Amino acid sequence: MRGTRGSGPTGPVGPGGPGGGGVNLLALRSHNAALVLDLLRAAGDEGISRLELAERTGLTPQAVSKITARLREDGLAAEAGRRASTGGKPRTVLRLVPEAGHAVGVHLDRDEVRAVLVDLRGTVVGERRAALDLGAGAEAVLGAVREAVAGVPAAGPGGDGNASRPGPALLGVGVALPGPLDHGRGVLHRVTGFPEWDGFPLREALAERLGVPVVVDKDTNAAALGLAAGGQGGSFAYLHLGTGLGAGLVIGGRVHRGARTGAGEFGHQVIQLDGPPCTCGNRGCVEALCLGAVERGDLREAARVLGAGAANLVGLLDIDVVLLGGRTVAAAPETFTDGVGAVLEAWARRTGQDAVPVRVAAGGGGAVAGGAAELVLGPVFGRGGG
Amino acid sequence: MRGTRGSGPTGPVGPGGPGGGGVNLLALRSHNAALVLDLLRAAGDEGISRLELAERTGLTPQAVSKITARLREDGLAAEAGRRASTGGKPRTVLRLVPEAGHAVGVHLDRDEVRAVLVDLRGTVVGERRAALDLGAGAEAVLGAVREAVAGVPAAGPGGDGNASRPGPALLGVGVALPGPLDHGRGVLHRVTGFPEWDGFPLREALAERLGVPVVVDKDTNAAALGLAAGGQGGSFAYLHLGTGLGAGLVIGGRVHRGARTGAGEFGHQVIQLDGPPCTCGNRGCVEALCLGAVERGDLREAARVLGAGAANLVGLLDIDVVLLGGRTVAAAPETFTDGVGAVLEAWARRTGQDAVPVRVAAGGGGAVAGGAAELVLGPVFGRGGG
DNA sequence: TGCACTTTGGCAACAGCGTTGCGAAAGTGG
DNA sequence: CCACTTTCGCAACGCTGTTGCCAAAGTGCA
Repeated sequence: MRGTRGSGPTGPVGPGGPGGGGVNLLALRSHNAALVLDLLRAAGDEGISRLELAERTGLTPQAVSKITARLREDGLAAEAGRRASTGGKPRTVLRLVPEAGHAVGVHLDRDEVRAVLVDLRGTVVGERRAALDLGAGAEAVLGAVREAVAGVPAAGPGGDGNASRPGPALLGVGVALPGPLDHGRGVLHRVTGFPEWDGFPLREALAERLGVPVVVDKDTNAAALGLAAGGQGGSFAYLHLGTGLGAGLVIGGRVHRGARTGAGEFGHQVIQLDGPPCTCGNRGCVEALCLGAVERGDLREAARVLGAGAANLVGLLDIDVVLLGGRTVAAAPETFTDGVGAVLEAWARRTGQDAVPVRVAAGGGGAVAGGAAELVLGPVFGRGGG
Repeated sequence: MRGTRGSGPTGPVGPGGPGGGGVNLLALRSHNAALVLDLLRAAGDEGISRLELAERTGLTPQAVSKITARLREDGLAAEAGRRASTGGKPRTVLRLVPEAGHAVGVHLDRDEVRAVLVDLRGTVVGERRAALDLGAGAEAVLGAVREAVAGVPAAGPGGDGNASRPGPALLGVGVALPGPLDHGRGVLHRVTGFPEWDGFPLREALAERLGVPVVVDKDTNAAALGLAAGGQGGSFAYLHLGTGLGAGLVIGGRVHRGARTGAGEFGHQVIQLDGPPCTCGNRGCVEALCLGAVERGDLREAARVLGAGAANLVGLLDIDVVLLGGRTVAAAPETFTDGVGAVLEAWARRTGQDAVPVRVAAGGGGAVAGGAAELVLGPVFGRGGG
């Protein structure tokens, strides 16, 4: 690596920073480099040529050449063959070097901890799962996380699954868990059902024990970020229906966390004034109605209720697509996509527009852990703030 | 003005553009210049010093000096006295030159057209109102708009209110009107109650007749943009309760319009499943419930219903403040702020956070027209895209 | 009144950014 | 074998914000 890159002082960079808004040359350089890296990652195994990068970024080919030369010097990019000629010199294909960096994503759930080791491209190269009681106290949980992170098997050359940690630096650890928290400061608010975690500085505690940068976020935000990094472009909402009902919002490729990083409270949206009581103390929340229907075994009604909430969200934010996930959805995916889709189609018919599509989110049970790793990888590819 | 500035080719600049994301030096310069201009405008009569600009932008004082020198050369900024010394050379105060540019904002309502002429700072320097029938056909309406724009009295040196148009260039005309439309292409969808406007290319038609750039947007978005430009920082929602119920969303200082620029459909959010029918064809919309209560004279219930919708929005987006406006709110402001505030406070108590404040939006009846002008002024101050 | 000190802000030199002009490299097609 | 097309790097360039230095313009103390 070159000296000027890496963990150097980034200074007052990017919007939302302390100063806010001012862009200097250092910020410009890292912004464009991150943009190119992001396109390289999106290109995957197929790779992408310099001229194509220039078209997509709006930069001149020569600028792209300089940027990619730096990335190659740093070991983050490499040439990978060439395309067929179209009448002249064939384009050289560039690709990301996934092994140049790694991150660990931890999904801290109520009864399980799941850690994955991913490379720069986001591919899972190692996984470890262990049972956990989130109510067993801070020390026990922190120890379990440390054990999970330290014990993630790294895919060695032989692929035996138990090789040593790969050489390149571990960029950091991303942790996702249920319930509201302060993403900026890394402090938990109230993990639903576990009031003893209220106010616990999880990021600080973990960073100290692990010795690497730590980022924490809500599970739904992590999953949404993982989907965005996995190629889901534009703006979308990820609705997670499991033991609770929450949402992760991605607007213009960035996770929307809101002023106090508490955005995405989808489940306690009221869709039936003075309706049945909810665990939150209010009445008529989507979560109460939807989970109530699930308990009664009426999945069609659950899907209709979920669709009503989704339609409210779509109308308010005008997003591109709605993605569904979580155990309850996984148990009957078509019932939910059809039911939610029907409500959105009815809404679209009334306004005369095309209906917003509804799909089951890719990734399945590992989506949150993979997305948690993306909390660390995101800034590398210019997906830092929200 | 210098040759390099002005209407030169901006190239592939800014996010959301054709190429997307890539930042070259020209884009960097205009970004930083716009940032400084925005701070100058926010400083108002009081002005702001170079060092303060440097602190706020994160740029070095020397960079700010160069930028402000260019702005002064272009006539957009000027020195305006100096502050008290704090032990050394006193800071020179800079301020925006409001007369360096003007814009016209047009509020096209169902029964009235209202045009205002504003200076760079957004101060209204001329106004004209006329009765209008939005259903009288395209030719009649376009003619009325042209007449209103041409006839806005410009505040001359004597302030007689009937002087000629000021010398500096008219930057453009912003038009705000009710109902959904395509902000990007400037095409109307369906102005509520006037189906004959469906698909009408308003921006193109007006730009041709007026000979200046034209921007069109929903009335709620214009009002929200005006509030943001008027100093309301951060993220907020402007809820407009008049003949209908709509919202303008500002997230991080920028108007959020969504993928198809249709965001802000607040009124047809369902808060009572299978409730009373709404004009949109659905059941249980906030608009139907809220306006129904208003018709019955039950303003407290109207405020409670509006509060339920606002709480859903706040939970989903985690905004800083809720601002209320529109004729119905103006008739009983405290009833609505108290009623909505009570619902938000109850919500905050349950989650253990501070309640999001509710206020009546500043500007009153002229907010939309002033905000429409801001559609044109916005890009000058770096508030272009959404 | 004079001097030391603090703070502001411009001038000049500088490193680094993307841009432009040009030519070498590496193919295709006749 | 040659003309042609296309890709891509080198060198020079203009412009950006940055750094080092110094004049300007105040305050405070002797």
